[in-house]
Amino acid sequence: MLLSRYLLPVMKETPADAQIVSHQMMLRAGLVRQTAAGIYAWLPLGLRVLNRIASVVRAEQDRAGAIEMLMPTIQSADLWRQSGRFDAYGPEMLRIKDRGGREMLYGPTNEEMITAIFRDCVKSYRDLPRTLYHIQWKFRDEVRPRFGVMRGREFLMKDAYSFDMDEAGGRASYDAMFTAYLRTFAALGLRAVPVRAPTGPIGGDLSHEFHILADTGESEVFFDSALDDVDLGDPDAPAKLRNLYAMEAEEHEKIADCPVPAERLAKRRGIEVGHIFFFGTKYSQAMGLQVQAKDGSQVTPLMGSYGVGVSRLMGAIIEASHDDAGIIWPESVSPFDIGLINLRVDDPACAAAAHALQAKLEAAGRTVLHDDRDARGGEKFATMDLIGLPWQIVVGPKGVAAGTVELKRRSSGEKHEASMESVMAKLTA
RNA sequence: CGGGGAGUGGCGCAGCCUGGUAGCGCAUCUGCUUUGGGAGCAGAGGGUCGCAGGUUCGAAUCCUGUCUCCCCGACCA
Repeated sequence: MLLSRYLLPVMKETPADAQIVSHQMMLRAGLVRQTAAGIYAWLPLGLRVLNRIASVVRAEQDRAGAIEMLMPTIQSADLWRQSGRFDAYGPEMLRIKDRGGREMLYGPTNEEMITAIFRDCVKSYRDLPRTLYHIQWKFRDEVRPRFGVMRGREFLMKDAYSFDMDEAGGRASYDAMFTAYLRTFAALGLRAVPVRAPTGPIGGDLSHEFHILADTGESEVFFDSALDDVDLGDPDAPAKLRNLYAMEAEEHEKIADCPVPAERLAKRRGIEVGHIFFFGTKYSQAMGLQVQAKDGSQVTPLMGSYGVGVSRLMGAIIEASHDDAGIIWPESVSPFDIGLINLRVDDPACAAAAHALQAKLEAAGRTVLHDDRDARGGEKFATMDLIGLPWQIVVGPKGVAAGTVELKRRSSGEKHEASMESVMAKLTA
């Protein structure tokens, strides 16, 4: 991709409305544009990141055996009356009427809809267990949107729903998602702490929130510092993590005797990026979902639901990975693999070398943002650092004369001169 | 929803108190000089000052209403 033909409105100055670093950088790096309180347009570069985050989430859902589908954003109020939530949900739900005066809503979540669909499609125990998910826009009319996409009103969310014949099956479905979540956040370059969440009337340990630790997090988390030592590559990691203490401040304070010795109790701020819970027959019962069991009886399936804030993750990733110059994308979500800077667009040798490198890298399957603008070096370096692509290749007249380019690693800042061939080899390995 | 703040060109701001027909920096466009970490000089374009009423010879400025956005707190992927 040639930057001269792209849309990348970077800003040198920080917009006054943005308070936290991820919001500031998303605006400055030309990823998003606010269109109303808590509602954002995704500019080309931001959309690429959003799609890549969704891809990582999708890959781990698929690996865990969940099945992708897509439900609409607009739902009928009737559906929500079946569960009783149309009246219970409160002003957070955006209610609208169609031309016929029918009550509709912009979905804040999809339990009712998936339960109704499953109810109408599935009649036999043979079709269970199943876990279905979709990645779709949601709307919650937050009292106070803030922190950019971290607490927007419109947001992209992956929500999955499991259906099982019995408690043991439900627990297995839950465990599979728990593991999938650990893998997902690790693949995004994040370390997430699973925090036990209140389960309401069901009890047990079947609800967890996943928090990314960051000073700008909205919640306060207490946890056993032994969590830091758990190797996520270890197959027993999920079990180990679930046995270690971790609670949100509000819950922690209710506990008389904390099971963690004071010297091991860590307190950090966290960004909630995922929440999973098992709620049994709450919706299946209300919506009349029943399947016939092997013995001919009618059974009400047990359900769980599993959310990941896809758009929120973009903010969380930036909070966790940036420096003074800008964003540092993990390779798994970076909008492009490589930023290619031509320092002298007017120099035929430089232009030829830069275009050749771009072509070769793209032919090898790497995505490249080639800064071929007629601008000075300093501006190009600053732009590249701001948008945070993992690798930068700098093509300049001195290097080209000597047959070399400069390769820079964004995360460490280290750079060195190397032949074009060796840079190609390194980046396409 | 309570408390506070702000709306002036794409971004950051000044002007408002003490009304006289809009200004600065960045960005943008043109030309020349430059070219390895956000260049210099010269010139140019772009704003019904959130909106609606009112006061006045005259309103960005004063008055009233209204909309929007931001911050702090209580609530949430």
